[in-house]
Amino acid sequence: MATDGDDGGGRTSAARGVTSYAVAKAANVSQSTVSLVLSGKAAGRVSPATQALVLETARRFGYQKNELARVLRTGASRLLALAVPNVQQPFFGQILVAAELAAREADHSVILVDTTTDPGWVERLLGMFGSRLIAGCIVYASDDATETALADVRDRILFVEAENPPTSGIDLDVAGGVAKAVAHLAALGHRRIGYFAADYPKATYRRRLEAFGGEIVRHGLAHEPAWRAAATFEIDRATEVATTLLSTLPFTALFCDDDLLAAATYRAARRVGIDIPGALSVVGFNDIEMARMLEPELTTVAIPAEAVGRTAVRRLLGQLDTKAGEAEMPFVVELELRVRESTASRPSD
Amino acid sequence: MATDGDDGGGRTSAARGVTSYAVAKAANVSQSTVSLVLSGKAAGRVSPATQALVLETARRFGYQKNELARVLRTGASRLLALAVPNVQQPFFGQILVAAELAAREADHSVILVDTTTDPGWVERLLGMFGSRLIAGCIVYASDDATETALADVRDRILFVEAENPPTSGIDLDVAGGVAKAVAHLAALGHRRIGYFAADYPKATYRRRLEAFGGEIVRHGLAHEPAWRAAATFEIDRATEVATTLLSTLPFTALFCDDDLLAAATYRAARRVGIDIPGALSVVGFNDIEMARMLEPELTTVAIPAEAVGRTAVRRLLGQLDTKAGEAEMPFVVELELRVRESTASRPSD
DNA sequence: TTGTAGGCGTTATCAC
DNA sequence: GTGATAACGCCTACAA
Repeated sequence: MATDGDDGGGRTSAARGVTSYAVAKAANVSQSTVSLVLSGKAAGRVSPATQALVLETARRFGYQKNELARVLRTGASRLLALAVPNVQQPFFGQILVAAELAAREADHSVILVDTTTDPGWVERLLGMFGSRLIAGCIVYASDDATETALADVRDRILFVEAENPPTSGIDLDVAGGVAKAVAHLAALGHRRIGYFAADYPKATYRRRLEAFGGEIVRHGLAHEPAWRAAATFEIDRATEVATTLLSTLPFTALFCDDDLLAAATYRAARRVGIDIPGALSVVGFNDIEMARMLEPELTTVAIPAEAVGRTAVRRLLGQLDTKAGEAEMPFVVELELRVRESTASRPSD
Repeated sequence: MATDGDDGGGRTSAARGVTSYAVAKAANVSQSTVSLVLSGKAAGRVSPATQALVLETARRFGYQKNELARVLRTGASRLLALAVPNVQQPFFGQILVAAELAAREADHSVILVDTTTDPGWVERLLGMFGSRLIAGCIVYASDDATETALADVRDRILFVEAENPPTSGIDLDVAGGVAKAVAHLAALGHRRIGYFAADYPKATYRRRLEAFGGEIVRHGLAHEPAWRAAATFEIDRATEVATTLLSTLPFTALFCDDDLLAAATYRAARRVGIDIPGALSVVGFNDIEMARMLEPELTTVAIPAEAVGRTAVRRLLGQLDTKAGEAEMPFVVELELRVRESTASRPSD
């Protein structure tokens, strides 16, 4: 239908201050009747005729419930916060999108909180809870300190990849993912494997390294601290670090904590003249879109970001309208190894 | 600590329902005094001693203003919506982060609206405005239809890259960016240039193509419709399209509407055995992080996403507390050409 | 079946 | 200087 040519009779200017009271007056009923009807609680309480009248009048006026007033009265906000380390990382972008979509399906909206760039984010979150502005929050990759700081509101928070294996919430089977990657390399004949770590103090990275160590032993492979380096995701710096790491090349395969690090490894390999996967196999983590744009396409451990984001919202919503106390089992997401072109048989020495 | 048994002395459980009234009672003053003090409007109205007392008591109680009530009363929300086509695209991720940061600095929060995946986003937005839930909104890359649909609230919206050159808001000097790219290619000796278009009906892409056509003429270069193809950003499909486009290679340089398309071009070039930049120079658009991870690093037109996001929020905020009517001049953001390794001199034919 | 009244927690306007 | 008191717009007993 046309835009809306709100000239003639009943105005239709949706925007400003059409209150339920105004609708009531126009329909010649009481405000509470309007409320009843528009909240769908008029079943058998308001006559069909009146209901129709109210509905029609509301429509004509372009009536919009004032969400603020509703929440103030009921305490049931339809806003969710999503606290993630860094939305700029493509991976979290995916999470965000999926979360937003799931939230929307449940008629909620998402407020973004960036935990990396905002030192006071915990305060802000607490404030939002205190105001009843938000109903709940998803916190991604929290550490111990924030978890205790958020203790008061923990039943309205869903933790994903928390520092401690969460009692509820969502956790990733990081160990399983790493195991698949190492098994893949072992099957290709690699015996000496290096490790390019993400230089962030997050539990998930610690777990990856631990799992890696375990798998190395399990498969009877070799790994030494000297075959290890760490860098943040800043591309130039990461490339430098990788260059150093690759300069002597005592290993034939490299496990990277993140696809971005793998990308830096590619750059370094080009500089140093190392062929991937001819002389060096590379495995990444996350499977961001870029993984397939690298040459050769990157073999990587995929976190199903979309599923994580969606599940997180659904479970949070469930947890919110459950009577607190009955902690749900944590949901463990399986990781998948996507084998592409960056891994090949061990070069004959 | 226990759940919260707010009985005896002053508890500190921040989370739940510490009202200004409770603080007032504890401090032995009236609720309005508390409000005055905590709103910073106590200058010369409340004695310093009382002020200190109130402040201290509030702190002890972990008092948090109820944002909902405040907004309901004042009508001044501190929530902003950000409506962008696709947060999953790295470019918009950058915008989002910058916007969130700028908003936070002004003590606001950002709600995300994805205009691509949510067909009803305009309704939702209107609803948020009607509820007074949000104070304003940034709309990225809107089209005519949505602009008229949002007419009622347009003074609370800041448009970025709108369909029509906006009367206020933010616009990009797309033509300037394209001009730089074409000039660069011309200077390298290229005379025949192809075009890989983004297959989305957005004004910005139309403008890029138009500007491209203009520059081709201006420099006396050659371009033909047959040297043009369009694709969405889905990588496999884009690669196919690029492969076809490159199969005959009647041109020596290719302008891409987006870095992602350039990446697809790289993949296609590899398949077909075309060397970049030896046989083909490639120019991208956006300068997302990936641009530097491609080999060779991509020459591309950079949109200063961070500046755009930040400026958008600042101007929106300015516009919001300005008396409507005095339309500000649109802010034009200059684009920059980042010359890297994907462009080289025209191959001798 | 419908209407009245009270309150959610603030801010703002007045009296005192 | 400080404190009642009235909105803001809605929901919900309870009364009619």
